[in-house]
Amino acid sequence: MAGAKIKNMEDFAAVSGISRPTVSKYFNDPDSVRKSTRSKIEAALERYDYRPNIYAINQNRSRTKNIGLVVPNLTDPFFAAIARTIEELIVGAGFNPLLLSSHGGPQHEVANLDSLRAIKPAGVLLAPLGRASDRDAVAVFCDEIPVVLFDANLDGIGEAFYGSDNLQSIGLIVDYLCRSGEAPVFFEMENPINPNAFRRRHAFGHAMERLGHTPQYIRVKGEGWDFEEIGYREGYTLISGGALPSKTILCSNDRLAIGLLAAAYECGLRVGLGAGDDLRIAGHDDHPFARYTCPGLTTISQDYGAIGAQSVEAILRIIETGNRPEARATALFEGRLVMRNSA
Amino acid sequence: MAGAKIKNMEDFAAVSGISRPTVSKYFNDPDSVRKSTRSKIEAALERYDYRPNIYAINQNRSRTKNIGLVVPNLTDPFFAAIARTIEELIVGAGFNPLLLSSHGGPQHEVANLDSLRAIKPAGVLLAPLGRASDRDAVAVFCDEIPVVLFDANLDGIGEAFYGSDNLQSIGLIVDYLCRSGEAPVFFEMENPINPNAFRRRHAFGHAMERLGHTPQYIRVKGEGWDFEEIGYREGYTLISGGALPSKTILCSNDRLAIGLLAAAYECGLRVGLGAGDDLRIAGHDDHPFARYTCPGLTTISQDYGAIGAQSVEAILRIIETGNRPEARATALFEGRLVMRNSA
DNA sequence: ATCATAAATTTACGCGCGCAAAGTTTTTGT
DNA sequence: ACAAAAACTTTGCGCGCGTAAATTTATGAT
Repeated sequence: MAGAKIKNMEDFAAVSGISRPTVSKYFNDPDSVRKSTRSKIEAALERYDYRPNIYAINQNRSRTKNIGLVVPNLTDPFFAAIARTIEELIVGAGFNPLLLSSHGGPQHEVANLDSLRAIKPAGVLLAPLGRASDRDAVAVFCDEIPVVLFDANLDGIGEAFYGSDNLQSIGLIVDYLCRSGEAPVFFEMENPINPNAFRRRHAFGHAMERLGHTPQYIRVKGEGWDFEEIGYREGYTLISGGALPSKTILCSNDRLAIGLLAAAYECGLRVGLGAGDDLRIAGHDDHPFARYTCPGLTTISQDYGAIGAQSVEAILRIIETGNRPEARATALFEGRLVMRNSA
Repeated sequence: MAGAKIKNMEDFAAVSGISRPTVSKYFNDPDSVRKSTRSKIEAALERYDYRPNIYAINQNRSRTKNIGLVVPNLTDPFFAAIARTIEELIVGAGFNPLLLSSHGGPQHEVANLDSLRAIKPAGVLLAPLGRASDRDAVAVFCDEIPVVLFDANLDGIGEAFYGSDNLQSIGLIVDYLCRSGEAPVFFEMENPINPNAFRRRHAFGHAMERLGHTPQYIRVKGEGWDFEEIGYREGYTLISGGALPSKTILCSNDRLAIGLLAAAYECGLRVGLGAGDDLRIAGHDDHPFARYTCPGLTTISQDYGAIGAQSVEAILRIIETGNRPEARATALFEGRLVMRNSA
């Protein structure tokens, strides 16, 4: 603009008529300077486009303004949606989110933690892989940097955990299914990677027994995170082999259900809650695509608005007070039944 | 470990018995030092866990090792998958990827560019929003930092563009649809945001005329990026109103098709290529969920392996040679027909 | 107008590393 | 064995900013 090139804060301080330390103070907190000087600085800011060098800032500041955000798998729209929600909360709080995906692999997860270490974040929000996680590596990391876990818990690790109340949510949908027809069997993976899967398994057993039924399980083989594929493949085998033990199936998560729905369709089974339908299928999570399956998937919607908000609030409190809580906080949020046409 | 705490490169140089500048050289390129000194450093690296401070590094280095990666919408699994592919290529090349999503909004897009500016990346891979993009803002950014566009083009902006050959791919699927049955109508949004949508529209017209048909279009209303919802809502209205002009529908993209499939299902129409089926629906992109629709969606698979590889290669070449190409490179990659049961 | 207080300024140091220049040692090729 | 080349060491500056201490100036209530 006005000829002079602003290369650093010193230059900028000169053209704004304020001393550099005060300008520095302004950038760290615009409200910490007198109104008259603030307007002087902001006037200069409009004439010259200067921005403090992030690297120089972070080199000298003990705590950066970065908050790491690690999700198990960004390819899963469910996590993409949570990440988006949380990212916005972080930005809104004046921090800088750093989104990383573990791509379903523990080696990626520790690599992410390593990347974060280099960035010296003020705090980290971590949705761990769960059982696949390198527990020790995560624990060491949490020792160095304040971490709040969400979605999946690792007992005793991190300052807090916020997730869904699987006991409540599975109870809710089991109640509904039993009330509206035949009791469900539980469709899940033999060796799930996610701790929520185990909680849901137990919650299912609990809910069924409460209603006087003996819980039945379909445990399918399959590795990794390709849940739709597993649900489809194993579902197809079961259906075409006439091996389905029930006409009502509750899937451990929506992605399995989506695969199972595809298998049912391909086998010519009509899924739905009508009299003429062959099969009822329900899921859990309210996956972004659950509205567009055929038929729409009856499922449980997790309150990840609350989970995200609570997680962000927790990490911000730790960052701002500067001391970690003595007691590890935990809260589980209730799910909501979303009724569509599949069950 | 061995008592002494390593706080910086100087300390580390001391315990490894090598001078600091040489250690610095090692960290910038391990192969640039003699094998004997490298093994000395690596021996020390195992005893003490030292890592150079990223902020100090980047403050002094003229070009950082960061590469920005901006996609229009991470909630879309299609872009999540591309991003993952590209991320890995960047890491493999020894650079540090920085993934940002524009969340479908131009204000987020410019905010992302602003964030990147602060990070002073060596280069940026940008999949712009397209018509919604703030063209001037992007152009200014490309002036400051080398940018390679992918997926969606902005004419004349950036050092290069790599994307799909919509003329070829739409031609391919139109050929297939005409060969195997009734000629398709083109289902699209009235005012698409993505430039690819326009190319596909024209490609459709071109392909149809080549085959001696007059192209017909269904142009539905709808704003934003909620394509499934738009496809569903408008599809439902059309089908239930008996207003479908053809039994064969080619959607401008898979997400519209997914919504349309749900609408068809709900209206009781059987989608498929069999004699008893009511409707054929095809899409474009080979969305990760296209395999699990009911029935599986016949579509075009974009070669985003090639697009990603080419884009990364281009930005790396610019970074490593240090000078931008005089001519703007462009390449379009061919799509592949993926036949499933919907058409 | 006076004075206590809050805010800005000056001065100065340090963060951890990149990088360049000049001198020294080691390796390489004949 | 020797010269040339390559690699290393020492020295020292600079990056852009945070931050602390001491001093000066502005504020606003009495």
